This record gives sequence, structure tokens and C-alpha cells, in this order.
Amino acid sequence: MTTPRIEDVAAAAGVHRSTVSRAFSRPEAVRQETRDHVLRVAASMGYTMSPLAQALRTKSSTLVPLIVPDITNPFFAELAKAMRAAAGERGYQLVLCVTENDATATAGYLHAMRSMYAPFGVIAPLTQLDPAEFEPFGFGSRLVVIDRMAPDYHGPTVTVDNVKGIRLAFDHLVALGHRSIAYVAGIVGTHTAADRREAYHALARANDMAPLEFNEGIGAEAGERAAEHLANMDGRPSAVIAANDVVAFGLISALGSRGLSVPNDVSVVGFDGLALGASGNPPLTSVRQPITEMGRMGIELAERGADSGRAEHVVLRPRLLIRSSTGVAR
Amino acid sequence: MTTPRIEDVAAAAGVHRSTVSRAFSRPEAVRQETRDHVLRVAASMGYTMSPLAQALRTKSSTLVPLIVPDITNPFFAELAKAMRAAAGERGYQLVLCVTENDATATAGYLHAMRSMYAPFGVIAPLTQLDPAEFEPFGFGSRLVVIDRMAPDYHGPTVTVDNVKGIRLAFDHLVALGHRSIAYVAGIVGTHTAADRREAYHALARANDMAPLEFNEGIGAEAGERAAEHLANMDGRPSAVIAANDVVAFGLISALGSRGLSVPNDVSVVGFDGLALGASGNPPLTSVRQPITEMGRMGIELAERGADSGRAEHVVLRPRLLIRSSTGVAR
DNA sequence: CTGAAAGCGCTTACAG
DNA sequence: CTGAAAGCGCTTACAG
Repeated sequence: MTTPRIEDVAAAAGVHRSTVSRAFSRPEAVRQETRDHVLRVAASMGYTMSPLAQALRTKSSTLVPLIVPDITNPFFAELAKAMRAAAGERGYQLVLCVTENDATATAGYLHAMRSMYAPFGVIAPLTQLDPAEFEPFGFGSRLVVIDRMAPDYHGPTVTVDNVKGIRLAFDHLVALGHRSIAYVAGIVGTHTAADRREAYHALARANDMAPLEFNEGIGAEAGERAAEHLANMDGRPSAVIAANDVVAFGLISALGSRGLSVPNDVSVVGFDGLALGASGNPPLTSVRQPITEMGRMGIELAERGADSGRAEHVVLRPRLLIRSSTGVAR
Repeated sequence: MTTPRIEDVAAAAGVHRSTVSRAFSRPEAVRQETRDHVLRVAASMGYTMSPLAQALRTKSSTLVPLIVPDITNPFFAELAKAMRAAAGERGYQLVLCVTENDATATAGYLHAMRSMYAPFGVIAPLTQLDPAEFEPFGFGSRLVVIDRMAPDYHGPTVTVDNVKGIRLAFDHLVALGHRSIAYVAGIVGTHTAADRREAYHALARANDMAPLEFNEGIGAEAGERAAEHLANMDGRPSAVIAANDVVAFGLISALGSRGLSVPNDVSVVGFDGLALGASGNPPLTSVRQPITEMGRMGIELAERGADSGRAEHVVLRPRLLIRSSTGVAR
């Protein structure tokens, strides 16, 4: 059973292949009777068009790449899930491209994006993204970045209001009576990372607290390192804000191994609001990024950017997800 | 700056396009001087071949689909990571296809696999996979399944020795003095799920224990439900084996919310050995699936199956990863 | 060793 | 409204 080609359908339906093509791609351009007949014949043969041949001919496809550094990071996994759904609704196929944070791999995917005639794409960075790396590809406003970018960057971006997110976390802790709040970084290079960190410092100053930042390692490991220091510290802060949920997981885990209990000994707030956080021990209080919304906006902005050539910047509002890793200061 | 085509390179190099094609695809078929010259000219123009046109012409591509139900499930995320690396090493591009466990979506990807001329593919199921759903596509031994399949299934498979895995967990708990060990299912339909469950029951019987199985809900929720029951139970088992790590996370979290501490009150063993388990509170003891190995074997079997038409079945050995969620029975 | 030609499976001006 | 023709960017027997 060989796959039927357009020519086979045309022969079976007794029309020219251009008519078959139109019946599928521009149905209004063919007489209804003819169209129905052609479509019926095609269906009976199990015919579908070759996306490859279509892409080659029209120089456009419905493949949209999402370029992420690491799919085992639950934030990117949730983002991918949301974007896949959003892309699917609009008739696109999301192609997940994982770079392992390697610039060569990224360039490879951008190249592939062009050779596959992708209409647009989305890139979510983990560390500093150098616009010089992708501007040569000339995607312009057809490539959206999931991060804040430098003010002189002229492509579309979608991000969350990180300053507000950190404020949500900080205010929550202050309201619980905490007067000494530390910050664990653990993400590096992105504007997102810088924004969160700076927001923390500003807030600490504004509240007359001495800022205390731990900034060793990346991800869960950063949390573990911070826990070491916290465990051995006199005048330990009563609360910690982690730059993201994975950092918070590592922190809580290592705190527990050292006999420190969350939230009894230390309150912890994460950032991301991952679904997995609900299954933490304790369930993690976290600044929730509207990931589904980010996915949808990412696709929307990319599509609009491809149409209009205009680069929009969307900043989404975070919410505080209060679960059980924060409690009143003792 | 328009992308150069093969004809542009041919013109610039003063040869026919067939020579350019050979210089790239069958370098031994062209005189060395000519080849070097062509390649140099091509490089100077930033030329690369169109994978689209190549695939259309040769009816083969290097795109290999990995079909998974849910990328936010860390097991599939880790599998995807491993497979991407394995595929990349062999010159293939892994295309991640997420089905959300929907049969229509799966069929769509299998269809795409054919129309993209994928040389082979890999599918990792979450629930029962009905061979009837994909056998019509006629992939034969070019589609490997990451699960044990029914004995009469004739495609290649790679899976872990689940019986042995459960035994590892069980024996570990028995060695710690546990005489009452429960099981939380939380995965459903796959042969993997059935094998783990049955192994537990067999082991309980062999050790003269009354089997106690919790089987409500899926994933983390299954763990939470089990925790409810455990918290309200007289003669609570001192240890629990969870069907996978995500179930274990939910279990430990909900146990904690009810004032039960792991491993002091209950020991918990997971299954998967996710990296994330190391950042659990406490770090999760788990039966480690050799995910990297599974990824590599999956690609290898698929490639060999495509070449030879033979379907191999690989069963990998699990290991016990002893972390901190298990302790001696009180 | 290299070139000319046919063709992979489509689309789309252009005629009629 | 439909057909005939050219062409998207390649590859590969076939000659020479």
C-alpha cells in the first residue's frame, strides 16, 4: 500500500492535478460539485497532501520552532506544553528544539527554521542571549524572545513583570512578620535574572533590611549551597526568596537534610508557580508566572510580528500562589 | 540577502549543479580539486542544502519523531533529553511530538512521520498503546515502543526490568526491617504499570505480607489519595513503594501535610530515579531507570530495525538509588 | 570524473 | 471554472 500522490487522486477523480490542489487549498476557486467529488475520492484513497512538497513549492510551512535550553527544566516543559496547545489551535505544529544552552545548537535551529520555511519562531533563553547571534538570520519581528531584552533590542518579547513578582513575594513575607529576608539567585545572565535580583535588593533597602544574597551555583544546586550557609549562620534570616522554583526545591531539600524545617525554621518562596510545586514537601508558595498565557502570547506575537513587521512587547502580571512553605515569623 | 540555492553555487563555481550535489553528498564521486573548489565557493556563499528539497527528492530525511504523551512529566522530559543526544550523535534530528495522551494526535504524528520521510521513530506510551492504532501505518520494525508489549507484538521495544526493579525496592525495605509494605499505583494501562503492580503483589505474598494497594487517581494525585488513607489508618504500613517518582512526590507531600514524616513515620521508595528526586524533601530513594541508556537503545534499535527489518527487544537493568526517604523500621 | 535530463509532490500565474 | 506548463531545490541513473 503505497501513499497516494496528488496525481493518483487526479486520475481517480478524472480531473487535472491543479484542480485537486485547488480543492484542498483554495476551495472557493473550484465548482462545488467538482470539489466535493474530488474531496470524496481523495478521502476514499486516504490521500493527504505532502507538507514537504507544499513547503518547498510555497516557501512556507506551518512548523514553528520553540527553542529552549533544557526540556528537563519544568518551566520550559510547561512553557512547551502551553505553546504547543496555542500553536495547534492556530493550525501550526510546534517543533521543540533543545539547545542544552549551546550557541552552536541555537544557530543550527535558527538555520533550520529558515530552511524549513517556518513562518516564525519562539526562543526562551536560560542565560544571556546575544542578539548578535540571531539578528544575522534576519528574522526581525518573526522571532519572539521569552525574556526582557535590552532597550535597544527591536524584536518582540514576552515576559512577566519580575519586579512586581518579587514584590509580591517580599510583601507576603513582610506581612507574615519577617524582618530578615534573603535571596537565592541560581539563575544567571538573563534580564529576567537581573530584574528579580535587583528588585530584591531595592525592596530590602526600602524596608531597611540588610540585603543578603546567595549566588553560588545554578538551579537546585544553588539552593543547596545557600542551605549550607544558612544552616551554619548566626542570625539566620527567617525567610528566603528563591529566584525560581527549582532553586527553592534544592533549598528546601538541603535545609531539611540539615534539620531545618520549612516553614517552621525558615519560610521559602519560589518563583514560577510550577505544577510540581504543589507536590513539594511542603507545597511551595511561589510567584506564579502565567505560563499558559505566556505560551499563547508568544505564538500570537510571533504570528502578528510576521504579518505586520511590528515588534510588540508584552509584560504579563504575576500572581502569588500561597501554599505551605511560608508561615508567620517566629 | 537571499538564501543561495544549489544553482547559485554551481554558477559561482563554474560547474553543473549535479557536481555541487555530489561534492556534498557523495564526495568520493568527484575529483578532489573540483570538490575542494566547490566546497570552498559554497562556504563563502554561506550555502547549505535544503533539507526539504533533499527529503522530497530522496524520500528520506534525518528527522526522527519521539512521540510522548506529556512533556511536563519529568520522566518523558529526561527521556527526550537522552534521545535527543543519542539521535544527534548519529546525525539525526529528534522531533519531539507531544500527544497529551490523545489517540488522534498520535495518529497525526505517525502520519507526519511518514509524510516527512522519517527513517524511523520512537513512541513512549503513558497508557495502553493499541498496536492496531499504529500497525496500519506499516512502520514494522521502524517504530520502537518504550514499554513492554504483548507477547504477540512484533515491533521492537525497550523497557526496564520492572519486576526486578520492584524487587530491588522491596528487598531494600525488608532489609531495613519493614514487615508491612504498601504499594501506590498511579500509573495505568501500560504493561510497565501492570508489571510493577504484579511484582509487588507477588513479593508481598512471597514474604507472607498482606498486600495493600492504593489505586485511586493518576500521578501526584494518586500519591495524595494514598496519603489520606494512610493518615487515617490503624496498623499503618511502615513503608510504601510508589509506582513512579511523581506519585512518590505527591505521597510525601500529602503525608507531610498530615503531620507524617518521611522516613521517620513512613519510608517511601519511588521508581524512575529522576534527577529532580535528589531535590526532594527528603531526597527520594528510587529505583533508577537507566534513562540515558534507554534513549540510546531506543535510537539504536530503531535504526537497526529500519535497516534489518528485525525487531529486537531490549530489557535494561534497574538500579536502586538509595537517598533519604527510606530508613529502618521503628 | 562531469553534465544534461528527468523527476520527487506539490502550487499558481496564465490561457481558455 | 478547469487545464497545461513552469518551477520550488534538490538527486541520480545515464551518457559521454
